[in-house]
Amino acid sequence: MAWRRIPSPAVAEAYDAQATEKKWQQRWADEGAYQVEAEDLRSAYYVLCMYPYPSGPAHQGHVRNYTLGDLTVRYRTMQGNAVLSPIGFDSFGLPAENAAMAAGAHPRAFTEARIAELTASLRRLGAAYDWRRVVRSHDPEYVRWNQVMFEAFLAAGLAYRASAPVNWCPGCQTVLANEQVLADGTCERSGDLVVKKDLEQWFYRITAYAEELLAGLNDLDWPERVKTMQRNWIGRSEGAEMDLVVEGRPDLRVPVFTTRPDTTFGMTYAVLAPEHPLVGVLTTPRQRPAVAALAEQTAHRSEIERQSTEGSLEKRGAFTGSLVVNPFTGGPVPLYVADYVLMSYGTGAVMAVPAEDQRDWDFAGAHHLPVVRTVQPPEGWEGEAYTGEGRKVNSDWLNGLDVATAKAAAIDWLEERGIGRRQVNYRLRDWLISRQRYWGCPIPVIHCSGCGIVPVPIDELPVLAPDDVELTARGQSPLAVHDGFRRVSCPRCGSPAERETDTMDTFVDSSWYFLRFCDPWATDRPFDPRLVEHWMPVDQYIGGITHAILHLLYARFFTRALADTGFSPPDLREPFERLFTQGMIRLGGQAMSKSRGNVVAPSVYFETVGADALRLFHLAVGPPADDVDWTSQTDEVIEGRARFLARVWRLGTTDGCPPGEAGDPMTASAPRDADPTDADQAVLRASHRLIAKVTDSIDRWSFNTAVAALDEHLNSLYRYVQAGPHRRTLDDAVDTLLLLLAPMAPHITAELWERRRGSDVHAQAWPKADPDLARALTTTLVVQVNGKVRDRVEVDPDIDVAEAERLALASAKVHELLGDALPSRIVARPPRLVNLVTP
RNA sequence: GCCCGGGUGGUGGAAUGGUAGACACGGAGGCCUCAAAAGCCUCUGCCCCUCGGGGCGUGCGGGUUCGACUCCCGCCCCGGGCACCA
Repeated sequence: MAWRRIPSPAVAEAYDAQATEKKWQQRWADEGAYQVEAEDLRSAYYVLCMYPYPSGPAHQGHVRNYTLGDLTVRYRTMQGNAVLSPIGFDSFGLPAENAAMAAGAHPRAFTEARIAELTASLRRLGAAYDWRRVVRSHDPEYVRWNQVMFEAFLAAGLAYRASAPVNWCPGCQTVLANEQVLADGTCERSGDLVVKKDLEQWFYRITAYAEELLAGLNDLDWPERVKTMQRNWIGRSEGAEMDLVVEGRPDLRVPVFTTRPDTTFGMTYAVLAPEHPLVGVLTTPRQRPAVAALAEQTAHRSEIERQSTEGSLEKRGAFTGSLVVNPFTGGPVPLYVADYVLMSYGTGAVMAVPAEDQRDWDFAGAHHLPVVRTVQPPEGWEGEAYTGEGRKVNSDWLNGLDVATAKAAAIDWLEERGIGRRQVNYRLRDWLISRQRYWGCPIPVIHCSGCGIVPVPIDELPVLAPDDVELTARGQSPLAVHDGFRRVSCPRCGSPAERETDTMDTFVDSSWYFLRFCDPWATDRPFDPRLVEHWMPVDQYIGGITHAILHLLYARFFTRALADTGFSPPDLREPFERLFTQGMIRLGGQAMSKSRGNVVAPSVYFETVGADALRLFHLAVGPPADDVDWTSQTDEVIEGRARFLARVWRLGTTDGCPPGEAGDPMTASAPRDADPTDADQAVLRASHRLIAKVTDSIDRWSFNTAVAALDEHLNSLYRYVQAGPHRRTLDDAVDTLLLLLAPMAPHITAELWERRRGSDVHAQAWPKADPDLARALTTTLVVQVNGKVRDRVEVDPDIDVAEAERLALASAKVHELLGDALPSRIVARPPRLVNLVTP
């Protein structure tokens, strides 16, 4: 084949990613692309990426997240949906407060500058959003609706104030988040030993929805591991609660919770949490020093220390001097105090059955307490506590039963006598939302000595934190020492009162932003329930696995609470229909993060290869759920994506001629207009197979294989171009390639489509594969002998079993191997394989 | 300790019980060029070979199957989550 020179003006110009991307980003901004209304007649589809915390320009994790989201938005739009694609900023939070302190700026100014940076990066990535809908959690309107919801929850009993143990740093005179307490139990800032202290705090009653939050998981199209994490977090356990009578004090009862009421005959002692209210009453004078020492030691221990299994159990428990009665045997058993029993779970007291609980076994050993087995361990059992199945023994009227039957019988027995009842317990605790911080949404209540807790009247909302505060590293929240903010008169009685100075956990802000996106313009309520009804639930939610528990659980709770308080439609229970959790970007074995300082900024690539190439890299590098290691090879891989785009550009502008001056040697043959040949028909068929493959890959979130299919197709089109292509066939094939590539590389495809067709590629319908054309003309029949591949034959894809067998037996290779012997069995799976089995 | 993931060439990965290694990066050779860059073409799992081909090969050991990266059982290693929850 002789290369032909293609005359000017087909001389190629090199692809200019900078200019092209800038042009289209400007146009999308000017046109308000991807703005959508509820009135849109197309079917509604809601795509949402977890709104970012604005910490500065986008990092690679953002790029990955928003590339996945943008692909979904553009793909769904081409599929014919009216796609809601909003963006916002999780703009309250401690990091801004700390950074503002260090920089001497106000958190608002600091945060808004970071939002501007992040916004610029998102636009530079070419991500499509309805920018009119931007929500920022520090906006006064957002604060206002947060506070309105708080008051509604308060009225509905879903918000309450209670005393709760918190991490208190005596040096800083403030409450610390768990994350701020170091592993050795000291404050990360002052180095002082952090203590547990009871303080009045605000809670949201998430436990009211424990059962529904658990049951609702079953119907969600979420990653199984995320659902498992939520199930474990909710931690439902079924069992019984029963009252233990104190020996010699028939007026006192110690309620205990157990998941194994069947083992009660084996209860040889009982244990109270050191904070248990009955400890004082039940400790005898002689035992008081030991019990007091234990309580003191527990209070000063960090959570981590206390939960460690290190350290001798003798020193972690003490006898109270009192005895309680085992209700099943009627016999007295000693009552202990131990730090491994937590006041916050169950009743803060347990019955101990060392034979069927390893922790009780260990404690019993350390304190020389008896062990009575109530389940017969299997033959040859050499372990200690036995928690498995078996027949009941040493259990009087339960003897011989299996564990499940005995459980039910034991509970019935307790209920008949009125000393116990069936009980379900949850590990889930109510959500402590109070933060002694400045940069957050103020909790809108006033404390009046006469009236108690009085909500700020709705028409006075929002309560906004004053700007004239001094943010210092030490001491209380600046709000608590700001008299202008704190001192108010009671809205009810008018007497001097104090304003609440705690702010809300920022997870409150992120628990309903997706609802506000449906109607960000509402001024008389947080959102119009009809608009929420139209768009919700989110059809596809995309974000990091780091939010698998807290954010997703809180948002699920909030959605239900808002439905039940009349803000949103009553049947809207689940906010996120489908969830995708993307993998992390790692550098040097660690998650890339600004705080660690191991980031490779996207801006470098925006300025060189462009956003399309970087987006393609993130899609092609591997399954989107997997982590990505950023290595010394990564830049070369990204350049490979830019090379791919340059080839697309050349194919789309000059039928594949290389860039350069007129007169350069061409590698392509000039297209023909004559009737299509078989080779042309093959290209048409390949295009339809490509459509089917890419569509299927995208639907399965297998973007890396979708990109691979496009690579493969482009390579084959280059071979086709050199062999002398057919004008119309080539143009159609290139158009198909551009359509399929458009959601992944939106700029270059928009530019090429405009030049070739004069219209907007993103407004085109997603191509459909013609099943007849997508079917291959021939397929490779593999001939195996005893499972080993010995020959390959090109066959019609529709051949039957008999024909497949005939072709296999006709193979010269098979004759060579088998000689005259006949196979004892032939397994034919036309058109893919025939396996000849010899004895 | 418990619960999830995962282990495939030099590298990232592909293969929904049916040709293991698609595609890409890297590497080798060639074309073009005064030269280079760019571009284009060919090869690239390991071992053996008479260059026809043959053997081995998806962490390890078993099993099911005509056939296993894929399913089952038991281990090893790596990553993550939870961790005294009664």
